[in-house]
Amino acid sequence: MKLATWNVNSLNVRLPQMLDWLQAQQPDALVLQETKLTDDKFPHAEIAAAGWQSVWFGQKTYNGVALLTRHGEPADVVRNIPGFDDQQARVIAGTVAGVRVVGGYFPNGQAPDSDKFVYKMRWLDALREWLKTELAAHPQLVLMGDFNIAPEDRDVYDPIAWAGQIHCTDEERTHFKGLLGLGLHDAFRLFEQPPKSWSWWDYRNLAFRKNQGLRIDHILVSQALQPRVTACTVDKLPRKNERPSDHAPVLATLAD
DNA sequence: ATGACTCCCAGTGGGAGA
Repeated sequence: MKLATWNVNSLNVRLPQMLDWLQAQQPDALVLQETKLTDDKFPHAEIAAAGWQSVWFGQKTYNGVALLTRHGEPADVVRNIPGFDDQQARVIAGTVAGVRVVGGYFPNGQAPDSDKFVYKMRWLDALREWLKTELAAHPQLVLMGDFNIAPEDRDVYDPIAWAGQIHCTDEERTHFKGLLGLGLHDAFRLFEQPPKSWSWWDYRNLAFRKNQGLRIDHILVSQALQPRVTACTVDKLPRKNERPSDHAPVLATLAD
């Protein structure tokens, strides 16, 4: 089973290359972030014609998430964090082939002294509380998406410059460790990886060409799922497209 | 460098992203 997450930074712009990528990679489940589409504009028919079912949850201009599956509609679909009043479309979850898939577009946070950072902390608190019950109900669970957190200094191209900056603060990293504390494992770090592996590169300043990026898109697997994980990689190829998203997809493979 | 690029909604500029 192949699982993937991709922040497409506008599905309207990225739809053709996402369809190409689906064809090439054949994921069983793909979660998308930053679709930036209201629900009436979601291109489910085009995606269905390519062979994937979708469930989606969006809003105008910002955010927006979706879950695409290869073999049938996901079951028990949840949109956003139950009990957490949120105006922003950031979470979609569903059960796919016995695996609970939770896709998230975590808040950016903008700056550590901003209101948006306060919202990010509240959102992370709510996510962790909800995941406790999700894990109890679904031991085979994967949490994946754009976390907007670089968990460690080795996930940052210039940790000195980024020290204390958004995505790298102690508070955000403590929250990431809190998710691991639920029994989740960072699939990427289950394997030996090339140094300077990132999932996001700034559009500006030739950052991709210079490989100046952050690893902020993650796939976390539950204790029960961890023994099944055989690989986890970042696919940099779509970032080389003429008109790329600033994020690359991250993939994990599970044994059947 | 309060930048750089891209996307969106707007409407010849500004917010947000990370």
